[in-house]
Amino acid sequence: MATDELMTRALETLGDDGPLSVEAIHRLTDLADVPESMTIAELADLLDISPHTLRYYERAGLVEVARDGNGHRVYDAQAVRRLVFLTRMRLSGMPMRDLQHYISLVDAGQHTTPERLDLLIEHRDTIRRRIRELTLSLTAVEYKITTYGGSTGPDVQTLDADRTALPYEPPRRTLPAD
Amino acid sequence: MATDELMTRALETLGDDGPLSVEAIHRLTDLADVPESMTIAELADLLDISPHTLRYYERAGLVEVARDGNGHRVYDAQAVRRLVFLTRMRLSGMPMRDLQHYISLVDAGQHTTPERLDLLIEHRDTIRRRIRELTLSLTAVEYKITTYGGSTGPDVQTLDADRTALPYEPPRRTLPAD
DNA sequence: GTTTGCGTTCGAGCGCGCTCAAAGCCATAG
DNA sequence: CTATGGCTTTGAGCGCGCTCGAACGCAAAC
Repeated sequence: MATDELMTRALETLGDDGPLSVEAIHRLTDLADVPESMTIAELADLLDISPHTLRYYERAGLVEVARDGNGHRVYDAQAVRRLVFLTRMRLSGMPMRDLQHYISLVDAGQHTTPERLDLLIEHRDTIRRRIRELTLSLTAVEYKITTYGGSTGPDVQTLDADRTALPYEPPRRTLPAD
Repeated sequence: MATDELMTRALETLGDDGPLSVEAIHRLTDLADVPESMTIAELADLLDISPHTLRYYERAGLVEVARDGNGHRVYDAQAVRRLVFLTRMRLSGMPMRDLQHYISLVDAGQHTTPERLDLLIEHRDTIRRRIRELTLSLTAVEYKITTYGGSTGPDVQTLDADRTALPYEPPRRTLPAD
């Protein structure tokens, strides 16, 4: 049931741009049907990052990757799952050093789970803050876009009333020539 | 009426952390009661950035600032308003070069407003995309946090049902040791 | 009259996260 | 047989957005 809620929320959030959202939800939930092993190119493709970046992550100590007979990287399912997680976290803005810290905890063993949880919670809060910031910025930009129409065209009538709702505002100087 | 809606949305979004949101809404709307002129320290304080950064923006051509008898910067109301706008855009992730482009349009005169509008709309869409991304990441992190409780303590019972909802998942390998 | 503090300019430096160049190995295709 | 393509390693380079250091100017405080 909670998974349905999860899906519902994700779907609600995405709304528009159909195909991309489907793929995103897949990535969100399909930790299960990960291939046995992958080449660097395949994984880079899956994660939508460059092979360069994958090697960089490995150098940074975020994951250990085995080699085949030719010295080529072979990403097993566990490595893939970890990298899915890592890229997801990167995408949400977690800095490299935090990921390094987190991974060091993972590698330190089961007893570090409380601390890992703390890190996740902290990051969750960071994401929430960022979303709030962005939502506020979005509102500001949308407002600006709306009022901008007034200076270029005649397609503003609902907003004249609004402007009077702002304190001390002379009609057209609210958003000056910028 | 639309302004009320604006406010409502902003307030809804913020919800928690009271004082910060109040200040934020102020910044969102209080373009009006900007001081006649400000020193660099005052403005830095207002914008919550460093004087260094203000000088940097000036060097980057984003704003021209007059000097007083001592060669000290004097930010007039227009400069302040522009910098409020600029920092807001920076905060929402608009890159410097886009701002430089935008400002160049502003300085080019009234006839560039359509193009400016395009930039704003593009940026609005970027913000929306980013919010969607972050919301998705947030969902993933929240999900992970919830399931994590299961591996450290006994406080997971609602989620066992969920796990079966994921395809092919052996009970505890959904989110392996990370 | 010197010290303190805030400002100035110019150029360099930095932290982050990649991104790439060079030189080389191996396998398959033509 | 050689050419092409994909991988390897190492170390360097880069784009971004600041951030800082150095050397100096001016003004009010002690």
